[in-house]
Amino acid sequence: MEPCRISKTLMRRLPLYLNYLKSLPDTEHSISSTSIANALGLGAVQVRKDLAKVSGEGRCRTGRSREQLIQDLENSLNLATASAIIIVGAGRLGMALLDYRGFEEAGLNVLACFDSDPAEKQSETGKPIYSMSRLSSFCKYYDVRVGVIAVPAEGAQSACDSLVACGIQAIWNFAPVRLNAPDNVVIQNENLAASLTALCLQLKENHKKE
Amino acid sequence: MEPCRISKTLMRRLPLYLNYLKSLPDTEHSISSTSIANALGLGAVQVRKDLAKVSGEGRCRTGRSREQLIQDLENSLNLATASAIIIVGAGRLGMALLDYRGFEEAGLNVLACFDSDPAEKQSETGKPIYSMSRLSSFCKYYDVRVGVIAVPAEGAQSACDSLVACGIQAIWNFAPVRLNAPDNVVIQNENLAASLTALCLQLKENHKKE
DNA sequence: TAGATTGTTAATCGATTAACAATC
DNA sequence: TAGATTGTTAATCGATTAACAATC
Repeated sequence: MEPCRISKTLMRRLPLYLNYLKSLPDTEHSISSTSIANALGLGAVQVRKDLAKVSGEGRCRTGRSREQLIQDLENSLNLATASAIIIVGAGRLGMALLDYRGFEEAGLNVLACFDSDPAEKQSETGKPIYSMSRLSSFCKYYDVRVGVIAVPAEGAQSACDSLVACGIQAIWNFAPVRLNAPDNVVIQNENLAASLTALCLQLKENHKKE
Repeated sequence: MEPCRISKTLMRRLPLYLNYLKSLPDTEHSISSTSIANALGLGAVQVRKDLAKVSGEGRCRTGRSREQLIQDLENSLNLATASAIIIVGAGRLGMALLDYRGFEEAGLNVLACFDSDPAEKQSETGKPIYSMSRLSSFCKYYDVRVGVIAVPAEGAQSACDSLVACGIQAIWNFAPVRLNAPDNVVIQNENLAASLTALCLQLKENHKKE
């Protein structure tokens, strides 16, 4: 197996391609990079390069087979989506993520939520909300590899430590702090306030231009 | 006023700097780029360059004044955070964003939520939830410039159209679809499912390496 | 002074885009 | 054939990192 390095930016685009292709009517059998690019607002060359990385060759005049493409994309993402995922923190954000339907649709396996005070919380989709004390045994039983941190900043490092101790290898961190974790743990920070601030700033810069 | 272009990536880092500096005890008066870099897990040179863009000169042996830096950062972000912000979609995600405390802390002004069916929804922080029919007058009255789309994919384009019609100039889109909007409207897509899938994929690639 | 820090200039890296030849 | 599409090679762009001289 060659290195075939999939860049981080490409990792973020692959789900978009899959999602778009799946959304097309079943009557569409072949599809060109150009049309995908237009639909997703990307460059046609970029799409061609991306798809070439994860799929076989396309045909010159007719483009690619939509079915084949979906299969290849799912194959690339398959092992990714197979991982069991849990959430720490049953506040509004944690609960919203627990019940977010988009994850299921993308084939992501969000199993449960954990909180230091799980009392009286209810999941709309019927997923369980457990006390933190059950985290370790749950993770071992379901072989959970991916954890989401949706607790306030103060509790984030402690949540991270617990996750790492349970063998979690990837963390999606919504708390606005930098987490300390071993190098082999992948951490992706999602700072909502920073994202929104950046958007407002872009708007401001936009105005200057005009 | 020179161009002084603030890059998109820098826009995302500025709030992190501000957040970190504010979190330090008031007894810390001067601070070096190196220590900021370590705390945030960035390169020291990058921090120096970033801060030089938004602040005056630092002093050679002692570093920068924390107070001055905070002021300069707030100044850079000020007009950004001044914009009034509203949310469309009062589902779990929309409500979580409406009540998210991190926005207030960052000085972001999230005013209200709008939904086609606002009945029986309750904000924890007491923010109002209105019917979509009131969107236009509200936006005009409060001079709202920034909107967040937290509705399912099916309703996203229609929500976008409404926002654009109300004069919104920047949209943070949580729906997994590409929005059509005039060129002068800034759109930032936040595809939660794609982000989580990408994280799982990174984990998988990580494993291959070892 | 020596050392920590600064800002700047040049080098590197990674990703995107442009140009083009190949093919059904 | 002509035209739409492909994949690849080279050019460009943007951002990060390295190297270094300057200063308190």
